[in-house]
Amino acid sequence: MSTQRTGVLELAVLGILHETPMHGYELRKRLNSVLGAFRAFGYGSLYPGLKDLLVKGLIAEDAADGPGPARPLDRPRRSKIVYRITAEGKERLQDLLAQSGPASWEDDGFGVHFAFFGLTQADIRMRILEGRRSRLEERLDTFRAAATRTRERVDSYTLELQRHGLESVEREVRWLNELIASERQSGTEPGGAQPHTADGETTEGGGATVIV
Amino acid sequence: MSTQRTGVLELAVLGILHETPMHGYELRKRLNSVLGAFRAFGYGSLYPGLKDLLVKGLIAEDAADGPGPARPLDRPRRSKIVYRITAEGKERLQDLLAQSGPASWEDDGFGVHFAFFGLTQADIRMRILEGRRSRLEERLDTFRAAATRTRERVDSYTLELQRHGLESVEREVRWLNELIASERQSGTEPGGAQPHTADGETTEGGGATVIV
DNA sequence: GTTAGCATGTAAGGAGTTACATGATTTT
DNA sequence: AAAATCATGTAACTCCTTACATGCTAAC
Repeated sequence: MSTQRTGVLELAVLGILHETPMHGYELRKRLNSVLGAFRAFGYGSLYPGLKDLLVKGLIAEDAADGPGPARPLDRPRRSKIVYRITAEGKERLQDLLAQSGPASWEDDGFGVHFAFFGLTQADIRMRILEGRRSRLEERLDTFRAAATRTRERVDSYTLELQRHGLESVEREVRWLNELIASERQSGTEPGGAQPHTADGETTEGGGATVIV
Repeated sequence: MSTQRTGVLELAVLGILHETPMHGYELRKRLNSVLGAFRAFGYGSLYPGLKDLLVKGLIAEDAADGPGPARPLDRPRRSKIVYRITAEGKERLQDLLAQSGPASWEDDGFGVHFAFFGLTQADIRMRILEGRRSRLEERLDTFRAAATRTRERVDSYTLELQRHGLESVEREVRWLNELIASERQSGTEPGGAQPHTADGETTEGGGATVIV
């Protein structure tokens, strides 16, 4: 019960730090590059978020001095704090990645979950992809239903917005279809020609098989 | 100074009620149809929002009974509350529509502002379209810059997400380009793609020239 | 006469956002 | 030595979400 709050930031930070430790500033750039067009975070979101994760024990900080020359040991030199994921953090990450509920296919959540599909089990990946697809198809239905109700007069800008929105959603559905097809293939037939998934990544299905 | 908080909901509700009075339930559907793929609101967002607008005096409520048969006058019959925009609300709407700051071209804001372009002055329309375009182009730059930094290893899913994101953004830029071109045309040459907002509603009141 | 959809709300609180503030390091 | 950019934060706040709760009305 209870839809377990997630928060894009938590998953994203844990996912990135799982790859390699990093300091905040770097993390933010990586974050926005990984999430790409879906979302962007500022420092005002990141640092408080990191603090939360620290308090929860999911990440830890190591002091580290920059790439500059060595420094006298007396000055604490607090600049650059490198964060790394803890064992608890890894567990939490696995929990988050094992979820395939609404949070994982709504607009915000989907991007992050997808970005870390490499760490996600194949069956969950499939459920998320299908979940998102039906979410979008729902949206298309509501949308088209509204379009049929012609009594709703709309001005041409609203109409244009709807048209563009519709097209965008349709486009994403096609994308998902390709991804789903490609997932099915690579599930049975290894080395299959996927759209872009390239790289000889092998998906062994079993326990927490993580393809990093 | 000060980036004036806006809130998608306020603008959207005022914009819709400007067309015609409506009750909450209906309003929500219209809202989600107008905003289309960009955003969706639940009742838990709408009703508190309406309450705010009431308190601020931007909208007013009229009791109205449903489409059923006439009722005895004694029972108040509270079901169905029809909201309408007030004079103050119209002013506020004009203020909101006259803004062309970040709020109007960031992801959330842009959709709503665009949806009500029919109520927006031509120069503001142009500034918003151009603002959004350069916002997106900025995003493309950051994006491509990140792609060049090859040291950032990404797994193939992340890569695929970025690729799709990039394509989406490029697609929106093309769309904006078309819109901007079309705006420039219809600015000089009448008879072009004008919003068919119909109804000879003339907006008197504050000097703001409104093309309704 | 009961389900499905219409219609309206509230309480609690989550997940960031904005604006501000400061210092270190590299580049020009 | 100035400017840019790297680097880290905080206080206050906002907008909205989730889950819950209720009653009316039309359709089957």
